[in-house]
Amino acid sequence: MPKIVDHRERRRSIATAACATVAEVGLERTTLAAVARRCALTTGAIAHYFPNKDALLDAALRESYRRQIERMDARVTDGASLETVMLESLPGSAESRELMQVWLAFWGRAIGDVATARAQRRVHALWLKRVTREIERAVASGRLPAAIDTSEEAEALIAQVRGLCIRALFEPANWPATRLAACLARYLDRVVVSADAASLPGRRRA
Amino acid sequence: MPKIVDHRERRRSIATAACATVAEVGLERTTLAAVARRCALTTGAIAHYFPNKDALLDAALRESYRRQIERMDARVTDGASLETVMLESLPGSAESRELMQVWLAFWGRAIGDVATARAQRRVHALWLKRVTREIERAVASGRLPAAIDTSEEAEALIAQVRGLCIRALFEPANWPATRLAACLARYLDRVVVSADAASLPGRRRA
Amino acid sequence: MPKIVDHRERRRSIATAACATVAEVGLERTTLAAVARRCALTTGAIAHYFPNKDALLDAALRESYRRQIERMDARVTDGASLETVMLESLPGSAESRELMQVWLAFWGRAIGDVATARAQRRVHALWLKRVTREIERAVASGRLPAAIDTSEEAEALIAQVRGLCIRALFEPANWPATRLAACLARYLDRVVVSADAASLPGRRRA
Amino acid sequence: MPKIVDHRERRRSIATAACATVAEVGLERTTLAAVARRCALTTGAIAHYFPNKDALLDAALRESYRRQIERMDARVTDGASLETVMLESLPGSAESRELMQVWLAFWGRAIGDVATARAQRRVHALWLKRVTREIERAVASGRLPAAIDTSEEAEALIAQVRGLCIRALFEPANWPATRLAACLARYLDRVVVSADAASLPGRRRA
DNA sequence: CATGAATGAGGTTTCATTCAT
DNA sequence: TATGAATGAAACCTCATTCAT
Repeated sequence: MPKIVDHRERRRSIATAACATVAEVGLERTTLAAVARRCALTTGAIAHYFPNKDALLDAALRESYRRQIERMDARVTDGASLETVMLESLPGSAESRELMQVWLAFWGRAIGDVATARAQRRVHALWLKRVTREIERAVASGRLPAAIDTSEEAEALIAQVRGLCIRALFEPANWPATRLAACLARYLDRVVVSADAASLPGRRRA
Repeated sequence: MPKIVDHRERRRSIATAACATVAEVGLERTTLAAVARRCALTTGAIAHYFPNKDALLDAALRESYRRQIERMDARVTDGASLETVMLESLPGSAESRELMQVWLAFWGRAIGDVATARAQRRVHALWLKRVTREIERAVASGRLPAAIDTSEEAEALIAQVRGLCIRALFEPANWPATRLAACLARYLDRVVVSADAASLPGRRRA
Repeated sequence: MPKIVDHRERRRSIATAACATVAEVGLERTTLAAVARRCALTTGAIAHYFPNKDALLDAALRESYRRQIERMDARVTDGASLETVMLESLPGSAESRELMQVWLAFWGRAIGDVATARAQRRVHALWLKRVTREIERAVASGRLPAAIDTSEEAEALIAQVRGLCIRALFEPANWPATRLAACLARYLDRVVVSADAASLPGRRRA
Repeated sequence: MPKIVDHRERRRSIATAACATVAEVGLERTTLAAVARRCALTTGAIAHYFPNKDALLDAALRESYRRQIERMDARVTDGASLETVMLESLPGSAESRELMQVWLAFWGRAIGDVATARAQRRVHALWLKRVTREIERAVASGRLPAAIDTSEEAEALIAQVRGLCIRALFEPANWPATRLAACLARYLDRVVVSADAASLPGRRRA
């Protein structure tokens, strides 16, 4: 019998190592040798699990997305508020910081690499669906007003979070979790308030 | 007898070519030869103007920032609204699309490359100052309420715009200029409305 | 308790798979993995039967030779003419085509690989002996004149057949079995006629 | 001004080095490093002249063909007989030996490599035309009878020569130039005699 | 015996950088 | 200054071989 190896599991562990490497040194310096070193293998061994580097990087992107969703789900199970759930995708902890660095790295890669761009769109579609569902839950719980386009709000919310994410990654000292949370809360508050205002007679902007 | 060349001007034209190349094929595939080809020079010629590739890329990032500011300034001179000014930094035109692709590319590069990260922070500081000034002008003109922290609002606004930018770059078909404008307008409206609400007696969220 | 396996038989089936692989993709692309796949084994299993790749390829060459002789013998048993027998070694059928591709592949390999060159010579010696015998039979049956050096004629005949073989492998559409047969018949006819001419008084070339 | 290099000439010298390497160690062991070493360059330098290894090998095949034609032409200019001209393409000298080894190597490569097979066919077509012309000259000079299909004879002659070539390459000791010449002369004599016989009343084979 | 994971040694290819002209 | 040939250092990839199970 051959050496007992869970192929699926091994693939995932290599992809995880790739994630960590990308987050640490960037895509440009992510070599197969570096990834192999991190999971105590050789480049040849990686070839058993991924036909080439692109396939490995693709798996790494998907893995980072999967872990991100997992983190969000864990919060949801806790019955947490929308803010708390979304905060999971901001670089507050070491893990989410790592995941967001991976996403950031792949955004740049998508320029001029159609395969990555496609993967990017696929992952975003899943992410959008997930965030939309959270917003729907928030509406259901009364946290957000009913008079909103949940899907459009999800896009806008994701945009806001991503933008903050970039800032937090580049200047972590200036963007502690508290500041991120405050910014996010303010954003959501305004969603509420503006919906209230729209439903009342009152002055509108010119 | 040295050939008469405007050193400053030549540097800029090379940096511009680098910008265009990065936007077209991505940082990963941006080679010196590709940049040289684009500005009808040779790699050896580039070596006269930049000590190495990193210096060239650094110049390209600064160049893209400079052009972005220029575009914003042009709108301000027109006496345009805050929305219109900020829209300039969303990929509506071919030029702004190119510039934003360059920024996106460099965000990824900043991971694990401290020099790029530093350059990134420097450029952001300038950008933030610029957007803050625009917000101050909007407050002065009554477009935005006075009761806001202009700098913090600038950060949030930049975050929102960047997030939309990423979406528009990846799925241009789904994000025409009109949708971007609508999203941006909604965002700014909420800034106004929430400030109004805060200044009035009324229900606040729990 | 070792599994019951006919070692000899297994070796042959692996060598046959190697032949087929070489004929299909060429020596250069013939990997152990490809051969293993073709005979539903693994590379490790092959290692039980051949100490290394060279040994396997050597066996493949011998196997292709053995099958070629077998085909010839089958014709001889039928009491076929020399033409018919030799035609068996031209790529008329799928099998002979495969065998000749293998030979062709190994000719190239013999350059700079003394072991293959040696094997090549060994196989040729056997082949020559076999063809010589067929020519002797043709002389005995009156098909060919007695006044020939059978061994030298065998060499020349093999040379002719090989040359045609190469053409037929590269441009099968231009070299159907009929054209090959016609060419071969013409060649043999000339052997007859020239011997006749030599035995008669008549004009010879200067 | 750049280093003065005749690009065309340099390409050819690299292709020549590739030929020599193939002839010496075989295609399998022909590495870019080996070729580079032979022409005192580095693998990187070769990349200036050939986009990849396949292109280099293709050039090598064409170069070997070109030199072969050149050798034949030199004989023709001498007013040599058909035998003498064709002998140039048999491994009599070190140079023709090298050239034929190259051809032999590429025959094997053509299996499973469509590009090489195509190149092979192209080169053969040119070679065939060349040999056909020589046969026509032989007919014109009375050396060969007029009643032959020159093109078909050319194919058959090439086949014969190729077959002898293979033998001479593998067992040079057994196939000195004299034996090759004798074999070729016998072959051509039979062409003459058989045509004579066909034009006379006489016994034909059953 | 058989498996197939893992190794490790090349090989090809790409490119920033240098430098003779 | 400008050229572009050449270098040399990676990087990716392939694969024969080994070996724990």
